[in-house]
Amino acid sequence: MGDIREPLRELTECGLPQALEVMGERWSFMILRASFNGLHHFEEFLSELGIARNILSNRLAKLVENGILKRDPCAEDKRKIEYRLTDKGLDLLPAMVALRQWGQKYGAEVVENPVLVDERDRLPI
Amino acid sequence: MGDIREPLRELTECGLPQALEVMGERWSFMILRASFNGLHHFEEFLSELGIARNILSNRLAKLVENGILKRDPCAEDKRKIEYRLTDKGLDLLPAMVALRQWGQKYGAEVVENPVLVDERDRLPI
DNA sequence: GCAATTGAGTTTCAAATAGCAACCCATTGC
DNA sequence: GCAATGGGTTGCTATTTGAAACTCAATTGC
Repeated sequence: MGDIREPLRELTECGLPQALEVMGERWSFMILRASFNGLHHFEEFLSELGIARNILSNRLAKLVENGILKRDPCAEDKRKIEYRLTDKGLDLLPAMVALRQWGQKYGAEVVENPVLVDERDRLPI
Repeated sequence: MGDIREPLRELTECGLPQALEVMGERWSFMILRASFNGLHHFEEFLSELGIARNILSNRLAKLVENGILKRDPCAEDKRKIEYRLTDKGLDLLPAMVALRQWGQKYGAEVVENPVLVDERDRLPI
């Protein structure tokens, strides 16, 4: 092997920034979850998630553009569009499950505890 | 077991929203990765991540508030603060790894390719 | 011992993004 | 034909992000 050591390569070719570019936006994972839960249509996502119309429109477009969902006009009702997970989208299941399990494990800890701290050293008074 | 069926409970007590509340913000996962990579100080995060000062300050405070990092003033140099992962933070490793692997698998596909495909079979025209 | 530097922030202001409400327009149901 | 439905877009406000300058205590250099 060459000179380049692991730590450097690790930082450079880490997949995290790429993953976050797509999935790091505010509603992406919630839309993904809804997709995994069997929702396929705009109005379904809209009422399920409580997201704003224009944002949903934008997020769906980006997910499609990034190959996570595919957008198929319905044959039998030409008003409807079907959004379905691609293989790339389905491959996000492990990440979503991991996040979800973590959230479930620590869910209740909202830790809005109003412990006063000293202005200088940030330690509890 | 009671009447409540899985789908309903699933949506209600899904850990995803809780997880996203903390980790869904723009730089949270990158800061986490840096922490896993052994960075502990404000200026280290700053130069490693290329994040703005005020945002880093804010994100670190939120991660601390949510119990993912802990904030310890250094004993030997009282200017310095050590940010370290808590157990709760360490438990995010699987989620981070999953995201990262996905990103690595599909990383190069920016899919800004203007190749036209047939609507039916998706093959290039 | 004191000026310069470092570490960890805060403030100020501009730009980008999210969110709400209203509007648009091609189907469809009746 | 007319109202309703599905999937958007537009216009405007509110929140977030970001760059750059400022603060201020602790520590170095000399």
